[in-house]
Amino acid sequence: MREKSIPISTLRRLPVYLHYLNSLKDKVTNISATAIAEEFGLNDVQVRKDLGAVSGSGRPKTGYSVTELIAQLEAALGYGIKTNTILVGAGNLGKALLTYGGFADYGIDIIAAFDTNPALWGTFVGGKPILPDCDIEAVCTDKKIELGIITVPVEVAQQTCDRLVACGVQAIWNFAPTILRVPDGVMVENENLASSLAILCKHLREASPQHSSECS
Amino acid sequence: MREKSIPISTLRRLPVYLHYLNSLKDKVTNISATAIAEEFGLNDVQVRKDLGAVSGSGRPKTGYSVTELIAQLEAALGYGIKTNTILVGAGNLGKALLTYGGFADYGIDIIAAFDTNPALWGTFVGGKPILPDCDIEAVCTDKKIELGIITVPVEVAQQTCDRLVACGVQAIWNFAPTILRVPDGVMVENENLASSLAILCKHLREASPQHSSECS
DNA sequence: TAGATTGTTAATCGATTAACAATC
DNA sequence: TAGATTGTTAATCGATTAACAATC
Repeated sequence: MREKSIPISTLRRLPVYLHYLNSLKDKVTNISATAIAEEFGLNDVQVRKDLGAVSGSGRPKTGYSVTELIAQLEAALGYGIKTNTILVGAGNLGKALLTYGGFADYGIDIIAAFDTNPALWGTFVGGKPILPDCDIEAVCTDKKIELGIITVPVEVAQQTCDRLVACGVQAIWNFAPTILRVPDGVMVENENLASSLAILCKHLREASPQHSSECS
Repeated sequence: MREKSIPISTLRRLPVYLHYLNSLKDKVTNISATAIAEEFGLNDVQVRKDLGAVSGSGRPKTGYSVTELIAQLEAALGYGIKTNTILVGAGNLGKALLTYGGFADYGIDIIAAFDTNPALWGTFVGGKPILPDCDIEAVCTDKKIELGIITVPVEVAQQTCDRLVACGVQAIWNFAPTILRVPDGVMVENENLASSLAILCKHLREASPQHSSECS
């Protein structure tokens, strides 16, 4: 039996629901999809479909058990499963991600970071060692790295990606502002800050005529 | 006489094309949509439509003039127009963005950062002053801030957003892992790292080597 | 003319939303 | 029974892809 596969758009919302449910769990025992939709300004059918993809245990009139739903969301998202990870490119952004640390909550275990700058070799950022980039292959193979975080300059992003993929890395989190080519079976998630800014600035330029200044 | 509005999915790719064209401009004078598509592993019709949304000056057999296309992309993306910006929440991620600095290229001028922590008040990160968060309203109004970057903890993200919107901020770049409610006319771009990780980890768990037999 | 390339119109696909039936 | 809520089926919408005509 194949599991029903969860649409990507749904998957993006699940961590948001999960966080909200955790904040509720000491206060209420049940919650409706309608109430969750209200909280985030979403369509209620959308929330119901999202929850239906992981739960199926909602009950008419009462809604979902908060604790049960939390357990189901955590299972669906694979929380508690450790993912061996490396980061390549210890510039400002790379160092920030190493320092940030919030990823541990999601099972991300950053084994090491890599950089071409010898001045960084052997130093630690956020408790993670920075190693020479020529060691990437050895570490990936040895530690069975599954996820690679790319924070190198855009010019070398594709070749960095190729190296990781060649070592068996199946998922790439790309912060370089480019589109990476990868073989089938490898997933790339882009965090393209330039693209995000382009959209926001465009919005400001074209939708910006004066507005009603209503405040509460 | 409204300008043809550019689809968001297209807008996300334009900065990628622009960067590529800039890397080419000293080497070639013309380029085809097909060649760009090849470079990034995209469908050629998609690239042609994307370029058509900003250019319309492609010519059969020759393609597009690189310099002309660069100028048209920069105009469409509003490069060179300064966008007054503030950042709220000078934790690790906020500080990283302040230090990163790459945004200046896109016209983003971060006037100041804000935090609730008095120990940070009056300090500078990446050349930007960190001010008490109670000054947000004064600065937004005074400096006509258009874009707000939210890097506060998720628990206070919505109220931070509300404050910025109340001061006339029309575009929000949200790094908190939640969905923000905003009035019509305000755009939110989410950089939800938790969601990105969820997708990547899910891929690793279900696309693993052995595939179960298909269901009926 | 032949071939490469553009741009447009139509088909497909996935995500969102609306309508509605089922259930407690 | 009445009302709230679930879950499903159908309609809509936007983005991608395919087919094709136009052009240099």
